[in-house]
Amino acid sequence: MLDIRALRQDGEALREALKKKGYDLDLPAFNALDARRKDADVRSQELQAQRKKTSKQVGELIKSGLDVDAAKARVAETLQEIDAQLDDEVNRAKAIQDEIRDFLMGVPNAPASDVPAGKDEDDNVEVRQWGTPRAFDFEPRDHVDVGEALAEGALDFERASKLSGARFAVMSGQLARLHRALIDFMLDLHSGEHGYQELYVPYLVGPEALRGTGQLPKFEEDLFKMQGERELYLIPTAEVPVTNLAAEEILEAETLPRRYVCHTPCFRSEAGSHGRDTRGMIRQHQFEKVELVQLVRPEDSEAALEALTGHAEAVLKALNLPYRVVILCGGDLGFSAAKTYDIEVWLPSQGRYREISSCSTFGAYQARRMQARWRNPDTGKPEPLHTLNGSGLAVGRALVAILENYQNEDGSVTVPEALRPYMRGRDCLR
RNA sequence: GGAGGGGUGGCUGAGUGGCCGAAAGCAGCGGUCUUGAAAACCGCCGACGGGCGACCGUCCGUGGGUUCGAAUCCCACCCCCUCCGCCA
Repeated sequence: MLDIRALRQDGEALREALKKKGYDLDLPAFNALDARRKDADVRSQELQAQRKKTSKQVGELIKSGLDVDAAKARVAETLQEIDAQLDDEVNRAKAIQDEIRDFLMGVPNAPASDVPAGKDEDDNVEVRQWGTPRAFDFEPRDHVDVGEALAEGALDFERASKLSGARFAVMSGQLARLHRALIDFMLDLHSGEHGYQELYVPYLVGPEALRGTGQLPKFEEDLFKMQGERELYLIPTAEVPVTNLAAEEILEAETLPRRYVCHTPCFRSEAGSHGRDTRGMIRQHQFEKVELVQLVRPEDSEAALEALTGHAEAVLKALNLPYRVVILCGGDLGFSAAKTYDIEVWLPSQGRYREISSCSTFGAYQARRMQARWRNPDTGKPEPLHTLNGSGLAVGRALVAILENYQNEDGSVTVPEALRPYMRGRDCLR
């Protein structure tokens, strides 16, 4: 949620900033709404104050010796006059406040000033590259061919679709093991080397949490919703439960920054991406991800984004997978994000880099939505903190990258050295 | 699923109809003392919204109700805890 005060004082600047995101902020509508709210607030508050004062008089009259009925009679007329308007005014004020809240919840975060202009992913700007794509002396196969050719039918989409339809995978044997090794390796790296605390969290969350991080109310169609009396959704990312840990809390300054690492499955309906990446496990309804989340003081969030992105990159470096980092242009930025770096890993079968991590700062936007605050020692007041997160990394796509980049001409796949301790020393899948 | 107990400020916890936005303690902030710190003592200290301000309003799990007046009484719902049953 944008800061309503900023919207009042400098709405034009925010409108300008949001243009970069391709969003047209209806400032006149907001201003009109806000003016109506102020009017309704003032009226209802006056009436409430009057009523309160009048009620108090009854108690005082009784105390001064009047009997109860006489005291009540004394104020009855005044109360009637007030009551004639009070309910209507209060309800009107509430309704307008709800309207403002709904309006604000639908407005995306403003991009940071250094976000490049642009319409879609073609306008993203490369920041750096790491590693050199391997030169193959044979024609590299894609991960589906590599995986399916391994012993034990290690990668199996057909039987997955028998169970659950398209966009699911079954893995078995050493490939399932490698998949799990990746998770363990990433968790160990971030908790051991980068100062993140490991978390285990629910995979089902209520709508409040999803509103907090920004998936709701606008993107319900991207989510899987449970059937049943309780309103629960499968999480699309660990960002949702982990960031919302701070919801409605006031954190003491010395407990910041908080760095959390959390492995969860992620569930996405992929509504609207029919036909995209239909082959293989690039785009699945269910995938594992190791997520990094940081809660920081506002003045630290810029540096934290650079650090967090570096932590995600460290995984690829350790696995010796070539990648590049791009900064998303305004048009490609997510709803809640102020600034995002995507990390893209090299996929030989596609001859290009594909997203494997997305590292974002949300500024105070999510914190305001979920009322996650910290106590600023300078002011003594609770203020919204800043939230960040990034994949470190998407496990399924990391597995894809390994299968493709580490494949050998004979169909085997070399196990990256960093993962061998997690594979009981095994150095090759066949 | 059955029985019982409970949700109050950053935290702990008192409060069963007006004097309660709410005791007390902890934490925090300011001060005295001290070379400095600790301890001790004194003072301040809930959140949110509105107003330049004096102030005003809302908030005691949520939503209704009773009442001139509700943290306090009634109803429904949500959540937590204990015991029993069932179960991974």
